[in-house]
Amino acid sequence: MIRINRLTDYAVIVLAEMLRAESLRTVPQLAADTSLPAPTVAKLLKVLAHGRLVTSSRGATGGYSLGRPADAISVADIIEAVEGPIAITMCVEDNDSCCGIESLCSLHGHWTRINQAIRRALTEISLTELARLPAFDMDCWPGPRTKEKVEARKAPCKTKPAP
Amino acid sequence: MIRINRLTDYAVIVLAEMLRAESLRTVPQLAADTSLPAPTVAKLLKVLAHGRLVTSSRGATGGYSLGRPADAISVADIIEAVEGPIAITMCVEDNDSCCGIESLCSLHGHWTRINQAIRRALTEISLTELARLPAFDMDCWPGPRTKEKVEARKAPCKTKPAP
DNA sequence: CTAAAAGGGGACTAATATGGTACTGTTTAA
DNA sequence: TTAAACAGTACCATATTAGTCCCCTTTTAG
Repeated sequence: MIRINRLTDYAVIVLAEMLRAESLRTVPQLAADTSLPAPTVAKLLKVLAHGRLVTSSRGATGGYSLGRPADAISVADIIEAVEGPIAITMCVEDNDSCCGIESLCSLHGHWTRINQAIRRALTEISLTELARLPAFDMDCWPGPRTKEKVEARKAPCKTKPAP
Repeated sequence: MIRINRLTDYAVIVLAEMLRAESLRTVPQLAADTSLPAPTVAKLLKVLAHGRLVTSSRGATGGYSLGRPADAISVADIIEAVEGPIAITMCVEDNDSCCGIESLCSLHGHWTRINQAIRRALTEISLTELARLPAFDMDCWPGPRTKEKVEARKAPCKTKPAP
């Protein structure tokens, strides 16, 4: 599967929550409203602030708010902020230090076309559209993956016979 | 980044090679012609055969050949054969055993739209188009990642100061 | 009929990447 | 000046990946 990081998903959740009540929100607030662990939300917002998707106010009454109108935030923006440039990186990954000549590597050429197609698709979907969907169903959303939960879930569900 | 498995990239390489000289090819042949490790090529072809992208002939004069015209093989087909269904799996991953009710989970809803957009983009690119590009530049292509190579590459390139 | 060549199908293991956490500043309002 | 909130970095456990190896079945050549 093509997979997007869990963190990127979290980013969408947090941003959607920020859109729902547009005001200055603190990390503890957002963590509570999204049921995500506060440290993770904090880490995420730092990255999003770097990418200018949210703006931060420091100090005792500080917090975060959306950096621009939700219409101007695309899924591509979110993904790029959290995970870096959208690319199905293959041999390219090692090249930044070694061979680095992208234009010569036809292998890379294969995928740039595909990348462009994907990127276009992602650019056309805005945060507004995502947030338009109903609120998360917390009964379904399993929440963050912590040690205890993973352990707890192993027993009742996965009925693998022990080898 | 959105990332595709390295194996999927290998699959494209192998399939392109098979297209270039359409005939019955053995695993050792293909491995040699693509500079990929033979066990990996073998593993890959088994999976591709499962997905009906290649057909296999057994026995002493056996080998593999393309299962259908290259025009009828899309990037989406290749990815699905190697990595399973195209999906940006999020909370859904755990659900097959536990909560499993996709239609209720709006989180899932967020991404199905995106999945569809990506899938469409991938379906429109065929193996023929990929293979039309020039042959791989072997000087650039770093080859498979083996212990020795990884070790060897550490020294001259990454100039991290040892901590 | 036998042996060798080739695919089929797992299982195992090392390396990597990810996600989660903690700790230590720095800024700013009360 | 103190507390609350963001900033930055570094760390560890775990999950996933890719690569390899093993034994089995099928099929053809001799």
